[in-house]
Amino acid sequence: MAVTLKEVAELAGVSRSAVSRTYTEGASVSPETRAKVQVAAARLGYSPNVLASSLTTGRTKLVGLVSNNFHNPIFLSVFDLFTRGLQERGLRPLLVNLTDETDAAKSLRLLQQYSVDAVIVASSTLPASFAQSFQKAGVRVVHSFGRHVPKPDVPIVGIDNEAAGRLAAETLVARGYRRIWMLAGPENATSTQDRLAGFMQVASSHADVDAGHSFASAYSFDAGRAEMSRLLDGTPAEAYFCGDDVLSIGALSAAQTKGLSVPGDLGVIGLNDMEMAGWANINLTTIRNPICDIVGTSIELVEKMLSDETARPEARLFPCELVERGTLRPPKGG
Amino acid sequence: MAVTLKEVAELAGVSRSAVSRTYTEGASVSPETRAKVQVAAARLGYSPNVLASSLTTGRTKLVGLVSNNFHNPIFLSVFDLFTRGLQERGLRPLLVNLTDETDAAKSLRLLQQYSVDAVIVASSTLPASFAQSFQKAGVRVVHSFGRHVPKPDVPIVGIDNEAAGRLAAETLVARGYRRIWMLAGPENATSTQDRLAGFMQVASSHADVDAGHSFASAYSFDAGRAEMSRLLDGTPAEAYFCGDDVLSIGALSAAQTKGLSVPGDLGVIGLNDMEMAGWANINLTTIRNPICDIVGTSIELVEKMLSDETARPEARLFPCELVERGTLRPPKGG
DNA sequence: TTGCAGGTTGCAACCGATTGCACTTTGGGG
DNA sequence: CCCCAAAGTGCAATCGGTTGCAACCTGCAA
Repeated sequence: MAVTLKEVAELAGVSRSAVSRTYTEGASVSPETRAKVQVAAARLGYSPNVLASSLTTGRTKLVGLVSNNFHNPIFLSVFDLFTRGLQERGLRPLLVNLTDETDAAKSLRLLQQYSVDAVIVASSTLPASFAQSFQKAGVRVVHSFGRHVPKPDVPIVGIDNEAAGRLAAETLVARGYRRIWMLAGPENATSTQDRLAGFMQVASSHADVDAGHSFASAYSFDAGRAEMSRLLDGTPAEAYFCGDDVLSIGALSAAQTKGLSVPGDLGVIGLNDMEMAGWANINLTTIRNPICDIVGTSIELVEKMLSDETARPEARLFPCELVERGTLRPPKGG
Repeated sequence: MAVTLKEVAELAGVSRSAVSRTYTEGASVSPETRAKVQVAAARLGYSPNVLASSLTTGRTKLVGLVSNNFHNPIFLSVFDLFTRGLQERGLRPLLVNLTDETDAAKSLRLLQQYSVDAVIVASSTLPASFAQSFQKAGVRVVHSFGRHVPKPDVPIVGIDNEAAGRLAAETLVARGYRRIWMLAGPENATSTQDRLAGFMQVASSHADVDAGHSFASAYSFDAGRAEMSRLLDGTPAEAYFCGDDVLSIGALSAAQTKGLSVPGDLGVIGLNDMEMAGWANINLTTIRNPICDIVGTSIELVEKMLSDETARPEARLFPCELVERGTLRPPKGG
């Protein structure tokens, strides 16, 4: 069905090599030959088959994009940025949906069958071992939104989740909240563990601060709402740091249902600053996750691995910052 | 780097054909040979290269997934369902992000380079000509969420947008609203045009109903909020049908900012029933778009085209139903 | 014993491209 | 005018598989 090299060569009256060379950068073709080929190709509507060429070049320009988080609105931006960024560089995202599939070996085999040039694991909940198993199999991989470690086996790009947890606690303390609580994400997610550790570290450094925590079953609205409802039935804290924005919105909803006003009766701070957090009827005070930088850098690292086989894995971290909106009372002095 | 057929053949002491046949359904291999091959393959960690085999079989099991709507939360479900549905059937989604790229020819070339088995165009805003240009180039295509026409050139699966518009108008009228308005999506989107036509058709069939409409610049929160703000500055209608849920939420936000209560001061009805519409602090009355059916059927149609080359393009429509929540006053009798 | 059908196997060509190598052409310098 | 380097070109092998074909084996009926 599709037009092949051979047909173009015949129409142009040149060898197949000539046609091939017309389309490969830096190959030796005279301007006349090239012109003849281009005319013929245009007439026939030819474009080279990347997959066939991958056999000899070893490059498919396919990048596996693996994620397990298709229900978190933050992933709208993540996918948008990844797909656009990759296609701007001539790379094609091959999507792998990991929902309820935690076995790396299976995804690995899958992606190997398509000989992807590299894999991007986009998840803040998967353990480091997941991306590592790709690495071990000789597949180039970068872990976006992964856990920060000083000398990683696999390139990591993301935020320092502990620092984010500290920032949350510091912010709450600075606003004068003394009984604070972290409504954390799922217990086994690395991001949860690190954010919690940072939060608790700061909290425990203040003698007059009383801190606690609990886990939601997922990074989801329903889980946030359920856990917050439960908490509000006991003795509520003055302010809550929620594991991410979508949990925060669930928590806000629970508070609203109980007739509590935010930030009047209690404070809420989220993490991510997804688009919805800024919507006027949500207006969530949160900590910004620099998605755009993370995605851009992830793609840069992929390109680097593709051009330089000897590149050592590195961790690239981006700072988080507070985004002031309407769910926390203003600073004491202010 | 990867293990090849040849190596497995050598280790197993059989020919390359034997290995190949072990992995192709219905090929003639004796149980003993097969066993030898499988042992060798397991030892080496071999799995066949889909791309190489595609050269002779003409099947890549790659499906282009083309969309232009990465910012609408409804696409979280859409992507989740598509990716899972496809991979359950052994197909791989190759994502194409169309944002600010309306030229079909470019995407077409791109997908041809990867010899995708089929393309799914998932968009309610693209004109029919977009998917048609794939069809014309000999690429199997289905248009999900596309405009309904009785005898389509390209397989279409979606909802009857006119019927949805009618349902919205009928619902508003039944609730006793007499001055009604459609806050529609972008004017050039086919879904906008059809929903509007249905809405107006019903409205104009009621002598005592006064209906009007205006367009938002996009299916987005900001566009909805901006347009609703503008409308509320004039003489507001009693109830609004918004082109989709995300517009509705923008509209609700504008109403809230103006100090208007919903459904006390005005009614709002959306379309899609995306996950967020059910969140307790949004609680939007809306018309359900049966995403799950649409995606499932789209994939079915793709499979059908792959197995039966002679299949005629058909339109598969799903009915929409009202989802009663809290942004419309109850029916008069009730 | 022979003949033959049916199942198994390997050879070799092929899918659509790339690329090392050898050959031809060209042009410039001596 | 001759020689040689550089540029352009085509042949043929190759990438990792698949598959038509022919050869082979087995077992069973005649």
